[in-house]
Amino acid sequence: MDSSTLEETTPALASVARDAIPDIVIGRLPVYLRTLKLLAAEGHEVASSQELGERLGISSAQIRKDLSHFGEFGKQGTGYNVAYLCKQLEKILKVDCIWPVVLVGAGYLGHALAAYNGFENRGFRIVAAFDNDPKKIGLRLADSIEIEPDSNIAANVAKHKCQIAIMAVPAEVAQGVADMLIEAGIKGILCYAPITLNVPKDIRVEYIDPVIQIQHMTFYLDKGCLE
Amino acid sequence: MDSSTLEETTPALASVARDAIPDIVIGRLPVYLRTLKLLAAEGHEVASSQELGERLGISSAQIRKDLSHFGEFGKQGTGYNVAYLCKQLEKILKVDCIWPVVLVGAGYLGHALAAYNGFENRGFRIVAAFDNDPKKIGLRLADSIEIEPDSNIAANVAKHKCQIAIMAVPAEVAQGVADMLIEAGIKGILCYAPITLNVPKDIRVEYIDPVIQIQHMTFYLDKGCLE
DNA sequence: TAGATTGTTAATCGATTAACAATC
DNA sequence: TAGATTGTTAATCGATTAACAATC
Repeated sequence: MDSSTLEETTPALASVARDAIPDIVIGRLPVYLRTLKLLAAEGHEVASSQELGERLGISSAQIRKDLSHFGEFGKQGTGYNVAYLCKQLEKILKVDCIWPVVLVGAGYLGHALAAYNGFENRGFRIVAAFDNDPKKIGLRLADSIEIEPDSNIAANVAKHKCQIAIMAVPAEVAQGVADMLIEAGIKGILCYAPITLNVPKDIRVEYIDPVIQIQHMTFYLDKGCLE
Repeated sequence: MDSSTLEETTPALASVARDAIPDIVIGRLPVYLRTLKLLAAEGHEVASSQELGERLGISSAQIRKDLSHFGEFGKQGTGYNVAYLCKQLEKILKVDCIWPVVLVGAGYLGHALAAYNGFENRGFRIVAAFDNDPKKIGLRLADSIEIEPDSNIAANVAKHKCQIAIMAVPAEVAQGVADMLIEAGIKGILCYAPITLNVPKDIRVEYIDPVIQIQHMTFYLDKGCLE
């Protein structure tokens, strides 16, 4: 096959392999969704990209551009129907349903997560909790979820068909726990341990380390310390 | 003054107004620091940009470029002295000391934060805690920090010369609390409430909302829901 | 209709990467 | 010295923004 033949066939192929949507765009969608739900709760029926942008501190052009990757959701002269756009974003993010999530680590943080009532109405439910401390086994988190031993992880992940795990464990054991979770079939991990996990590239990991974020701020502050 | 005169004087002025360092670079420094400390704890005395990059899943070129904004910290053929680079990054981020931090919200999450022992060795100490629930006033978080009423915020922030606050309060009251904190002199806020705060532009805000991060993952997962 | 706002294009802006001379 | 790795340059890549025709 010579190059001129290739050039003739390539456009058709290209139109099949749609442009990948930038990950940074995906990362903003949940923020849009959260804000739109708030607007809906406040009684707004429509919102323009400008209004939304002002709430979020980003440009209206960026919002329109981001949304344009997925379709045409607005109406010229009017803006976006808030309820409709919410629905669409939930579909895009696949949170128009409830995902089962397992929690590993039943310390103070695990407790706080189990007691948090903000998961369910945004697409998630903690269905099982694990800890490696024998003294905690059998106790319940937030009066509901029973704490099971780490050795039960694989069976539970399979039983609930869980793809998502939250890790609220100390840094020292985090890599080992991640390995177990991945072995058990988990595809996405929200990691509260202050380390970078080593995982296969098909596993998605998000990190929460409050110190990282505070240290990002101190760079800009005037130095003011205790000792 | 004609334009040729201007062109002659401008270069000198430009050399004074140093290029601002991109915020995205600043955001990576705490991650470098965290990893270097871990490497130090593991006994490594030197690390190359390549080793560091592999740990973090980023390119060695990016690490070298990021660091080059602040000086020359490495040695050709060897890499970076881990302890030395830690010290330098701590200085750059101004965490070579302990910042006093106030905590607002003494629920499960506030409790977890107060009990967390990972702040102190990374530059922060919670020195006061507040809640608006009269029943909690006077109780202690993690057997140490006494819970005070929100009305004490201003006096405490002033007393401890606090510039940083952590907000672990419900979304409904978050904006009001933020306003109080800023009024009291707080310059940086770590916000756990699931809303975007409206603040003056000289105030730095970082957000932690686990749902936002899990929703970022579900986009890439195969849909698998409970109901 | 007149005013407002979308979706999209092209230009601008900024960040990442590859490559390599310098040098430990 | 030979090998390794830095700091930096220039090229590439990608993201944001300004602007506007289309149209509600």
